[in-house]
Parts: sequence; structure tokens; C-alpha cells
Amino acid sequence: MSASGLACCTPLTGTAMSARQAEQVAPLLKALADPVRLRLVSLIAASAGGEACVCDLNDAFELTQATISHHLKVLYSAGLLDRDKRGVWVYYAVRPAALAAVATLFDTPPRFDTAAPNPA
Amino acid sequence: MSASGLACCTPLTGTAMSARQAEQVAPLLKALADPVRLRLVSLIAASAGGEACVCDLNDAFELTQATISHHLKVLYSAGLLDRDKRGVWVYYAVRPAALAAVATLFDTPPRFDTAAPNPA
DNA sequence: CAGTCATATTGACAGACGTCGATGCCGGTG
DNA sequence: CACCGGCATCGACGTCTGTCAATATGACTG
Repeated sequence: MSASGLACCTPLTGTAMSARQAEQVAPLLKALADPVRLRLVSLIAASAGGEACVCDLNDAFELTQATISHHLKVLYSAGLLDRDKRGVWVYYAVRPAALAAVATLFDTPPRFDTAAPNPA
Repeated sequence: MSASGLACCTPLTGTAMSARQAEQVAPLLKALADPVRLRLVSLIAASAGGEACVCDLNDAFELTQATISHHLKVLYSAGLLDRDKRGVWVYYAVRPAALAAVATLFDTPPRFDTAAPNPA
């Protein structure tokens, strides 16, 4: 399971992305590319303190506790969430850096349209 | 196959996302959540005129023509690409609006941290 | 019109994924 | 210490996905 390097990446739109970069970022997108996980991240991010208890997350879905736990593991393994066990409860928090890494993908770089003539 | 509504969406980080929203955006992310497709979009976006001929895209990968065609179809079906046939060749172009729709997911809204006390 | 080239489609297959019920683990409580 | 409750893990399942070889389609060429 990855979770460290955090996939710094150039925007999609600028210059062509390397195979290596693509393989680093794709897992992050894959982790987010599920309606349930999207809502989980959103719920956690919107919670007070930027973290949420698994018990509350379970109640927000009509899914088995096992399934929610699985989705949280996917997000955690991708490096998108932090995990903190406090007594009996477990709290997950969004890792802003991870989200930011993905966000850079969609940054629109200065638009040089069609093979821009050097504006010197 | 979708390709129209284009999934307008509130940022992940602001208020909790609805199930409906999540189900609209997830397919876009799913379409992008593959290294090959990520590179395809990147290659197309980085090409002169913001479009690229399939023949060139085929050459950029060590994959079968059928596989590239499949990936392009996935991206096209998700509404991320436009398709334009000119004679024997087919050109794909990135739909900036679609990319922008996904980008809004990662916009960081004004940070109200933990249940902000109204600063009145 | 027969041939060739660029894409798309089909069918097959192995592997990954989302979901569940059942079970295990561990921290509190009586 | 025995028990209960929150969460993770396991095993199984049907489905979806990425890839390929083969074939179809459709546009130009001689």
C-alpha cells in the first residue's frame, strides 16, 4: 500500500504527462472514483474539526459496516485519509496535501494555446 | 452513456455532498482514473490546437489499437472528449467544461474551519 | 471495383472491484 | 474475568474492467 510519495504532478492540460506520473496519480483518482467514497471524503471534510468518527459515517449510508470499513481502508491506503484511534472509536480525517496533489492535475496553467510563439 | 449533464458540483471540502451529486461526478473521475486515459487526456490537451489524431495517440503507447480505441471511447462516453472525423482520420479534443466540472470538486472554498462562530 | 489504410466493434479471458454475512480483535464496563 | 460494542478482516459472490486477436466498417486510391 502506497500512501507516502503523494504524487506531485503537473497539470493535465499543460505539457504531456509522463507514464510514471500517470501511474502515480491514477490510484488517487481511482480511490476517489466511487460515489460512496466521494461522499465519505466530503462528509469527513465537512465535519467539525475536519474529522469524523466511523460510527457516524456508518449511519450516513445504507451499507454494511463492513463495506464502509472497506471504503475507508481504500481511501486510507491511497493516502487520502488520516486515521486516529481514540479508545473504542476511530476517527478519520482528510489529508489536505493529498487532495491538493490531485487538485494540481486540474489547475489550468497559463494558456499557450496552439504551440505558442515565444512572446519575447 | 451519459456525456451531457456534465456534473456541476460543489467542492469536496465545503458542505457534505449529496448522493445524487456523488453519483454524477464519480463516472467522470472513474473515466480519468486510469494511467493510460490520464496520459491520453494529457497528450490531447498538450497537442497543437488542443486536439490529436488517433493515429498519433496509438503510436504513443505500447498497446493495441483496439485498446486505445476502447480508452478513447470511455473518455468520450464520459463527456470528457469531443470527437471529430475528418476523412480517414479521427481527432479527439478535450472538453474544457468537463475538466472544469471535475476541477470544482477540488476547489478549496473559503475555510470556515470547525463550525465557525459567526464573525459578526 | 478491388485493395488498402485508419478506426471501431466483437468476443474472450484474467484480474480487480463492491458488497455482504460471519468472524476476529480490542478497549471499556459491570 | 466475562461480557458487550466498535471496527477490521476474511471468504464468497456477481459484476465490471483492461487487454488482446480477429473482424467489421468506412474512406480514400489506383
